[in-house]
Amino acid sequence: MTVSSSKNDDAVAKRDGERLPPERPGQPGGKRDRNRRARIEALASAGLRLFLDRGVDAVTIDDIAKEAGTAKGNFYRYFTDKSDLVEGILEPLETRIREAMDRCEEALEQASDDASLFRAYQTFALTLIPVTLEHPDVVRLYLQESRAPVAAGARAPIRALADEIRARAIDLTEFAVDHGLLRIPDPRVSALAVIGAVEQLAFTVLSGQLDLPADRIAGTLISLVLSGIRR
Amino acid sequence: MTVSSSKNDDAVAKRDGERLPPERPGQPGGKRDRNRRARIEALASAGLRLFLDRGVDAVTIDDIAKEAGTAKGNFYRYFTDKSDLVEGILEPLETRIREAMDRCEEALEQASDDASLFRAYQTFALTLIPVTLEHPDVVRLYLQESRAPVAAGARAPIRALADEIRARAIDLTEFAVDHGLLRIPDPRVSALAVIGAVEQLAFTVLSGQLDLPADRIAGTLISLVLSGIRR
Amino acid sequence: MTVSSSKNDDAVAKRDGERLPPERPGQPGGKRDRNRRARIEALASAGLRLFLDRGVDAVTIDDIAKEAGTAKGNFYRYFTDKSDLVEGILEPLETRIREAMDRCEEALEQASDDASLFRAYQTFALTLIPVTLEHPDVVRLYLQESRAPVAAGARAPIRALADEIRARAIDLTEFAVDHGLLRIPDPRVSALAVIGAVEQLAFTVLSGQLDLPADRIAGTLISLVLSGIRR
Amino acid sequence: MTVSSSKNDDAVAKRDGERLPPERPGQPGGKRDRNRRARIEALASAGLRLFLDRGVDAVTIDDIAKEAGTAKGNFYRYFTDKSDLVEGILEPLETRIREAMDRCEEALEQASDDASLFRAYQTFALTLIPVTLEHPDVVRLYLQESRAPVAAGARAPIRALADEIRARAIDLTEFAVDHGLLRIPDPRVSALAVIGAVEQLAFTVLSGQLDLPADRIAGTLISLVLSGIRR
DNA sequence: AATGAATGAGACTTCATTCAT
DNA sequence: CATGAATGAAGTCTCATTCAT
Repeated sequence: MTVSSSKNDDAVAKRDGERLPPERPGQPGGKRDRNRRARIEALASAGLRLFLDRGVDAVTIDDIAKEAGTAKGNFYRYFTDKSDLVEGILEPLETRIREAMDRCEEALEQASDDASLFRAYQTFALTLIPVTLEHPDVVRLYLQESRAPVAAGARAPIRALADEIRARAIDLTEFAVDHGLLRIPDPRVSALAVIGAVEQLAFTVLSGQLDLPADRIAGTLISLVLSGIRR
Repeated sequence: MTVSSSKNDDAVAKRDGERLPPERPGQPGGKRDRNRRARIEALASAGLRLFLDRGVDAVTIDDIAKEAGTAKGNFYRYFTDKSDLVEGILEPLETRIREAMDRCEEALEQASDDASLFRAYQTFALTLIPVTLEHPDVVRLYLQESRAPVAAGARAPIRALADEIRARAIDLTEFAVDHGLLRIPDPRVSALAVIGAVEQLAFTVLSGQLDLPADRIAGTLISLVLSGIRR
Repeated sequence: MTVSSSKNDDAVAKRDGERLPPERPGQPGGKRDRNRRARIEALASAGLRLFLDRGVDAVTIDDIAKEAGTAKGNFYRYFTDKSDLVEGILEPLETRIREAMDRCEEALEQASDDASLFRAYQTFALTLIPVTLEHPDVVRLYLQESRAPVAAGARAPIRALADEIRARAIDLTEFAVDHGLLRIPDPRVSALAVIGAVEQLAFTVLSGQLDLPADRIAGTLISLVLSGIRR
Repeated sequence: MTVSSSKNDDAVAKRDGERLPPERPGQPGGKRDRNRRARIEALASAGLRLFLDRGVDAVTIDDIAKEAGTAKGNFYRYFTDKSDLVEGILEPLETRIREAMDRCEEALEQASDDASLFRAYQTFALTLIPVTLEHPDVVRLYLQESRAPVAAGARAPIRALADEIRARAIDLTEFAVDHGLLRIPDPRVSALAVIGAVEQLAFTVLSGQLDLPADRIAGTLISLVLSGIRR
């Protein structure tokens, strides 16, 4: 089980590999290795839980260690910082979103008509859904903290991702307009409106304040994303 | 001068009246009274500035006092808490938004056809603009912190307002649908989408990341709000 | 009473003035001012006592605060650092030693014969005595920590002073040799030997390991300093 | 190779024998034994290097292990303490100095005239030189930390040695005076002055702050030691 | 034997809050 | 009233030491 309660733990495992010197005692997959991963996982998921409950800034390292059932000093073996932990938690989301945007960009570059434009957007919308289903809590954390000030310490990586997404979405939409695929008065406004609508909806649903039947979510999401085209 | 640099300081003054014992030395409007207001104003606007820069949680009482050019002990004379200060800062916004929603509700209740529906929404959209122009920083703070966790200490009042707005907007839209004024598949989704779109746009503009010409803002805002109807 | 149990508290007072913003409430000499000085004094003298007992590095801020009978956080109001405290404690010594060396230098520059050379050195020796009598503990701390590594954190200021004294003493002696006032094989060796002899003796006496009658100390010191000439 | 880069590793080896249970797997001189010695040597020389750089108190066990290229847990296999390591590093010096003082004492006890007194002192001076050449860093560490407070944790063994040397030197000189071999006003003062002069000179040279040609050092040292007699 | 992971005490520093001046 | 000094709890981070692997 990963941070975000999904079956996919590649991302955290990858970080582990990046952060720690590669020569460690014990076989990869051996007991030590498993313990290490379990610790990291425990800290990350404890952090995520607490961040959602109280906000990133209000959670202390002590809280996280306690919630993870480990000693305080252990936190610092695996993460340099609360900020570092936030980045670690965010990573699976970051990777997937970037990939989705990359693919959408490629599709757009080769799009020539309304149909292919439609498909590019639809593909994008359709990748957001599994990401959210796999990492609902990470997505919720993202939505919760994505408007943090730029100089916001531990919340900063989340804001940075949000800025990247905004910028990228605007770029894509401007590209579509520039290439005559889309006819809207201001691509920036449309892009932002769509992002805002999607995020608000997602936030409300993930916070348990709106009980949208699962089978309706996909359709709604797609229609919201595509509304950027229709207008 | 108020927190948000407008000429209207009723809200803060009113709070002051509520919080402090009414029997104070000096005439209301006398020198003491003016000093008191100036102090409060200085603290509130210093707080607002710092909250925007670093996020509510990361700002200390000391920071605020220093930025306001006063002594720390003074803060506690006028506010019980950082949370209390946040409420104070928020109040003008809170009042105006509630009034706008009240008026929109009344208009809806008496609306009978498409035209009156349109007018109700338009009126609402048109009150958001002056509020934002008068208190741009308060609005920015609201947008920045409105997704704080419910149990988020000093940020909580902001989240509470956001919840109220969301709930209210959903109510209004459901009312319109229930009374046959609006024909949309899910009023909750539409309401949230509109709020999300408006907020995202506002946030981006107020953060200085999107340079929308002032004369275009109104139109864009209205068309976004009304898009809830058209769909 | 000052850090070093003397009647002279100029140095600490001066630091106070330097460190803190000059506009403070309360008259200079008023109760606030007196309290402030008393606090600083209490912290400095507690620090000195503990440094002598356990060595600078082994003493914690907590220890100092407790020994001074004040709250831990208070330390940081008056000193930024343990290093800063050490500098504060050292200052009276630093000032006096520098003055003595300055005066010795002037005297040397105008010396033309053996008698005036003798007087210059004697004057120097005779200023070391009152300094040590006024600030015996500061001198002891200096002797204790003066061979700290250059990059030794809180002990560094002491080592810096020691280096300055060594360099200065060598300069003075070389000057005397260059001007034909002194005929010794290597002025650097002589200067260092004298410093070493004086310091060792002082250290042993101040540590209570050698009970030299007070009236013998002056003579011994002078004869040691002058031995640099006779050889 | 020993701690201080000399060819003599008796001391450390001896300690090893004392500290560890004698029944160990592997032949003495076999591979295991050699590994053990190499480990100990690596730890000691890493410790010495770091102690010189930062001061004994500021160096952590972790630092030492890392610098020695081994794991932290290993340190505790070979040393109980940082203090224990310091003693280990100090030992070659301790042994040699004690021997020199023993021999000097014997020579003094049999001395009857000025010439034999002179020879006793000269012999002593002449043993200090090879010790310093063989273990320059250990000597430097001794000089650096020898004035630590008596209750100074890991630095205490160094101070203890310094106290022993001082006491011993005073004893020897008093003996000479008592037996009419030496005519000086206060043997304690003379002994301390000589020690101080020698140490200061040695410290300055070993710290690289004074570039005395090697062939001059011996003469200077002897003349300093003997100056205790001449006066 | 060697490694480095775990532990928790403890050091440094900051901060909300109270209170003497 | 205004000021900023005092307090100590609490947060961040480190480290000696033990111990599973």
